Amino acid sequence: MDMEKIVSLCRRRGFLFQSSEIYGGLNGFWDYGPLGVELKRNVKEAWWRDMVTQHDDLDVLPGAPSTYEMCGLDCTIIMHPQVWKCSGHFDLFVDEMVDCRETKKRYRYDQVRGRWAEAKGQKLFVCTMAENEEEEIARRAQKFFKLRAKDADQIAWDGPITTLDKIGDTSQALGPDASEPGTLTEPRDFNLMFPTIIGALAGEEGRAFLRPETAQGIFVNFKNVLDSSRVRIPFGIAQVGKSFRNEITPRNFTFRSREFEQMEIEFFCHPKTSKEWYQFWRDRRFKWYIDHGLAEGRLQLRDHDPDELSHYSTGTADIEYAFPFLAEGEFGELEGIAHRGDFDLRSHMEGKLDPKSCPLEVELGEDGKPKYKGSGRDLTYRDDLTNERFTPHVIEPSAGADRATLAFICEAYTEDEAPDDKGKMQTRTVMKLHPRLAPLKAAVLPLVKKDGMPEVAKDLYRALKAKFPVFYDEKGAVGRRYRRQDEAGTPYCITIDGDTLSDKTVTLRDRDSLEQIRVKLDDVVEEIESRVG
RNA sequence: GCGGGUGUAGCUCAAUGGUAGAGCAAUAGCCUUCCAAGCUAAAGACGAGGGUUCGAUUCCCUUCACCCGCUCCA
Repeated sequence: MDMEKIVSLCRRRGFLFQSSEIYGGLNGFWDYGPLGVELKRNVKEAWWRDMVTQHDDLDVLPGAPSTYEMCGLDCTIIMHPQVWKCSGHFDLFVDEMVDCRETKKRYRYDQVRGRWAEAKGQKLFVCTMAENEEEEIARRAQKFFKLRAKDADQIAWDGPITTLDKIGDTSQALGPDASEPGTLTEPRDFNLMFPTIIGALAGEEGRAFLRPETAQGIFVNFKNVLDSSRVRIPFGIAQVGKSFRNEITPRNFTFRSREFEQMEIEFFCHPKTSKEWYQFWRDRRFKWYIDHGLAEGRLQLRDHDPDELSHYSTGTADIEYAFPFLAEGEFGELEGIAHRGDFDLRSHMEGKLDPKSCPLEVELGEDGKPKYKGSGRDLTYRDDLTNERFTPHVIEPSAGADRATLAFICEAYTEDEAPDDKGKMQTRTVMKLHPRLAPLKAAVLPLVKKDGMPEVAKDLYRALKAKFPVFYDEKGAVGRRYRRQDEAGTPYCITIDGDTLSDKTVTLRDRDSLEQIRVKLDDVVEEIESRVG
């Protein structure tokens, strides 16, 4: 399917606009129009109802190890800066990068390693990114100085192998893939987190960040929820909200936006059962997308390879969708389900843990003290039946609301053939959205604007409108009105015709099959209600 | 961030160094009795900034956005 057509329809029908469009737009930011906002609200609402408000605390769900409880949370976008230091985002998101002018490659400034080498009257810092750095640096230096292997000892090495950021000058560096020195740019900050300032006076002490994920707000409120809500482990805390990431290359419509909305759950359980809960969430979340209309053939549940995983995690799986803007066989992430062990709660308790340590230990700074101090609060859990105290393990199903919405849009976009008024087949563009997600549930259309039809139609419109979003349209040919609703994804059209006035029935037209059935006027509300769930 | 391409009305396209034209859509009205193209009317655009010029949508520079490829993707 052609992505341009989908983008064009989104714009034309008011699903999605570029942010600040009249000023030329802003890269990586998108606005939802009148139809888009309803669609996205429905996506979030469906998620919230299915995961939180309609969750049955008393019943064991299929595949679940036991019953569990669910509750919600809505925390601030700006949090204490220490949150991001202990979560690891600060170190990971605030990087200095250097670009190579020659090869157009980009490197983390602190990850490029090299060593000073001097030969034939020239001195330079030979860099590499390779694992076997010592021989690679020697090989590259030898090649650069055009020395034979037997003359390799003409190279005078100065100092140990170190990282590029320690030498502070990129102009004498031979980039890891470059053929001559001086092609690396000066290091530049890549603030993947959006910095902001708290308070009217600018200064380092007021520096804060817009959250890059909603999850940390759940961890830092873990104890509050426990103390205020009588929930017992296992339980989950859900949150929907905006997050911000300064993506290097926003691309592919709303897929990689800098401001986006997440639907996240942190599910807290006993370490002994965490593996089973991980399986449960992974399968349940995959099914959710299928239940809402994504084709199984375009959806995949990809388990991360064991060597991709942190040692404290027993699994991470991505739910991925074959977006039309991706190459054949490629998938884009909709949701990640991660087994995070006790990493997050312990980091906020003890201080940022070193994810590479095993068993996990607090990461220390150069002074031997914790690099980032934790809150010092006790975030362990005491089971008051067994009296056991432990730090819960966490399963994190983290979904992108905008990505899910985009996937539903892409999946729904369909071109098929429908006859025009002369019986000739015409291309029809239709958004086959799941009725639960469709922005409008029905349209009420008087066949013609006379003979009392609009009056009957308006009464029906009002009766339906009390229950859900409905559109009334009496203008122009009815076929044209049908097609308009098809592009909006409205699953049902109800047409009031001459017969309605005598026998009190209307036609109910199905968006996807184009079938029409007669329904009693008095039954329409109930009929639509049952069909849209 | 790099390279290539694109930018005229809501959409598709046209013309021009001298006040930008059409089709479709949308709007108002008429006509219509179930799947977009019946009639009438009015409305609507040169992405932004700067330069050259008497005059720039057109030529030049810069910038912004989108598309493709690379890079990045915690």
